[in-house]
Amino acid sequence: MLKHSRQRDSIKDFLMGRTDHPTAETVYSHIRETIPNISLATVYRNLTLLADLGEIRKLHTGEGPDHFDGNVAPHDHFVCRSCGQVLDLLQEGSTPVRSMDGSPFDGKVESKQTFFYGLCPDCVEQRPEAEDIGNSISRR
Amino acid sequence: MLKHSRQRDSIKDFLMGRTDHPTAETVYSHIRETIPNISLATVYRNLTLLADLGEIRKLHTGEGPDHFDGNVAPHDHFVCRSCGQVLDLLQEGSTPVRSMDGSPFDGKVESKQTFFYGLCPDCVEQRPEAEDIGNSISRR
DNA sequence: TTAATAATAGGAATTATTATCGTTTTTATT
DNA sequence: AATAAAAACGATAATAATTCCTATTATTAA
Repeated sequence: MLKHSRQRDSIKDFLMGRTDHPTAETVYSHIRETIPNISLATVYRNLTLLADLGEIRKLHTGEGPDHFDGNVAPHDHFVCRSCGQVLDLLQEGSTPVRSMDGSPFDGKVESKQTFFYGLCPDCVEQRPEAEDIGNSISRR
Repeated sequence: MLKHSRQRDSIKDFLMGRTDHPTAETVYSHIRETIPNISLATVYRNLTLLADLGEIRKLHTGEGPDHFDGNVAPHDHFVCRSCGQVLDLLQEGSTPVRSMDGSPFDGKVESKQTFFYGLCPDCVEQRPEAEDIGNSISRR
């Protein structure tokens, strides 16, 4: 049985109030302003729980730590390899899922995530001829 | 300047010879049969290097460790939450990348990854009424 | 065939996240 | 309101995946 908690409410509210896509660490440092003794483990615990409940989305960007999104409506994301920011994109038109031979995929599809990678509009402007890969944010 | 190495060739050859999507650990244990004293760090180093060169693809599935794909032609992937296997899918029709307001996205898009999650055909057959989420493979 | 430098092996270190566990909160039940 | 059951918590240890470090070896250029 799910019980109420101030910490979880606070985390949920925080995420709903922004359009960027904070990491657990970012959520933690902000919530601490209101609940100074909250634990990082509690932040992770509740972010994962909220994601399992479908109230938020966990984004595995592959670039550093996971990010979290309070907007659960279907949309795609862009990850900037220079500044690391995660931007929302319109979801591209969804076609039926098909195996490599063209036949309909007959597993059970429960969710989908699409990430685009490159340079965000701000960073592309700052270095239009950028050729070098990965020099500002940690790659892994 | 890039120098030749037996280890890197062996890793590349291994990946090109299969259609599944091994993890670094899997690559490591197989290469060890030929080069017994190869280091896991060498495997990671070369997998990352080959991915940066565009010769292979690194897949951030978000479920456990990254996987690697010797097939660099555009296609999507399916990740089974029960058995963990990564399957190839036809890439869904690509439309121009657009921001949330519908305008063309004006960053520089360099790559894209789409993952579908759920139960693969084999696992869906074994438990057709599967309701429970994440009980066999480690979630993170 | 020697000098340079890239790449390696092996292990330590780091990063991100989850598990553990004793304590505190919340909620249902007297 | 008091009590009891069980969720949730905070603090920290543990784990998983990956990267870093350093002395040595292999490759290429001169």
